[in-house]
Amino acid sequence: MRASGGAVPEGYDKYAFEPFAVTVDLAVLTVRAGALQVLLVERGAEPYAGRWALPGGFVLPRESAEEAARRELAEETGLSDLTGLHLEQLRTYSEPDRDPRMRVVSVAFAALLPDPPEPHGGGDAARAMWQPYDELGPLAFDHDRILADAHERVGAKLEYSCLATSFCPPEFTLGELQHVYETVWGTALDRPNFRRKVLATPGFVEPVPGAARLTGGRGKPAALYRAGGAKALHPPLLRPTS
Amino acid sequence: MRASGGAVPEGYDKYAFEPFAVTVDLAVLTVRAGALQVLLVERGAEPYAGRWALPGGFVLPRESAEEAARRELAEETGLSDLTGLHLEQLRTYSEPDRDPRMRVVSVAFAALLPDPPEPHGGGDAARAMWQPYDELGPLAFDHDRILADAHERVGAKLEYSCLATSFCPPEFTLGELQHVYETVWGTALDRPNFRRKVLATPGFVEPVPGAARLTGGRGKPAALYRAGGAKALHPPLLRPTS
DNA sequence: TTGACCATGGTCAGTACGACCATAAAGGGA
DNA sequence: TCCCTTTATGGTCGTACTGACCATGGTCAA
Repeated sequence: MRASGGAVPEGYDKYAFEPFAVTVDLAVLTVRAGALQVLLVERGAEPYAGRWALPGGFVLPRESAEEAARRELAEETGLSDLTGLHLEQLRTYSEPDRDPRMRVVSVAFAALLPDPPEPHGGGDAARAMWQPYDELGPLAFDHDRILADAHERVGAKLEYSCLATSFCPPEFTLGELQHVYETVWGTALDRPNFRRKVLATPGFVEPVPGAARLTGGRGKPAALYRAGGAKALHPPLLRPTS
Repeated sequence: MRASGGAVPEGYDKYAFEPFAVTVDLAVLTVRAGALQVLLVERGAEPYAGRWALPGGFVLPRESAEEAARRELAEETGLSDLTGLHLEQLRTYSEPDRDPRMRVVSVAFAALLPDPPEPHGGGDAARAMWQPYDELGPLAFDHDRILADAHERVGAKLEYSCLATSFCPPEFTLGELQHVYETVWGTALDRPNFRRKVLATPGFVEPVPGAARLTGGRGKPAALYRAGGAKALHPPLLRPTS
């Protein structure tokens, strides 16, 4: 039988309208307090009551998975302006027993937020909060795997795309940008070499005219940059091979 | 509400069991007769009757999307030995109106076959056949976009993975391997340079002991190689930037 | 025998990258 | 006030990699 068309052949009718629930799961990442952090919600009901889980929810009949993800993220974080936010579809998890109650097919997304607010914790979630990626206990369902896939995908995309600027506020220093790479990859980078690579890539970043950051920071004030127009990095900025 | 858990909140019950059909769509690619070819089926019923479409079908209640894709591919091609076949999950297409009859959420996969057989064309498909990627008319549903995404993904993965060997028979020459790259990317590559890169990458290919291809081919017989143990290419084999 | 054709080996200059060193500009503490 | 630490920025230098070539070797067909 064909995926999205054709008459339903003999023997398939009883399956075609099997109640598959379709949901979205969100791996919302940010770089805060020098660490990679994840937005998690505490489950209030069985199964996995009291465990932490990725935020998410059902896809409504008249919206796409992307729209559902954006709606759930807005409800969870309380952010109203999610335009321009990077939402990356990871993959779809469809193992029959991933939810013990019923058949749930979940489309997973990764979202990157700069300088995020404290989450509301509303809805049916007992609590919602940011937690450091490296200090997580086991999550509910298969969310450990989803989160690991999100981390791997984001780490890989940093190499050949301008994604890192999505972790930064609209104006940022090269030190902050480097910090994003170091935090996601878990490695230290040479500052002058990083600088040379970034500035040599056309369209990655562009300087803010006549501005320099002064307050607060120790050391020499750094120049401010904005995200450039480029989407891909040529050549890529590869992770250390070690 | 949570994606895969928690009680269904007020107002959501009527949506949770909305009959979302979940299907798989397959972009099956091969390199044949010097061109990139795609496995397509002709639709026999409305909508899009008579148009070509990607093979695929419903996910059954007790199987994952990956298992459904493998099953559909076996049914379509008649191949019994699909172990070791590379099946790459592309993404999920969930726009509400992508199928005019009902709400269908489709998980798309890309599959790579070396030297494939003629397809059966059985099932409910009127016909099934290989067609050159560059000479396709508009496909049914959103399959044009799925196929374009598959092409882009495969092209990108050739750069930093050993995926190209999946297009080749178990033993192949470096000329055949280069032909895969040239066909998928649509560019010509310098033969000595390609050779140098591939042989310098540990684990990409390994020579078949004491064998050389003689028959049939014009010119000097080429050495035979097998796929090596590596999965990723370090450093990557980048497309020409032009 | 000759030439077309393909596989294979090698050269060479430009470039990119990693590992450094050096300088500039700010704040903090003695 | 004078260091000293901290961070940003600029530069060097040798190695490795890449792209553009040229050259040779082996096989088949005309």
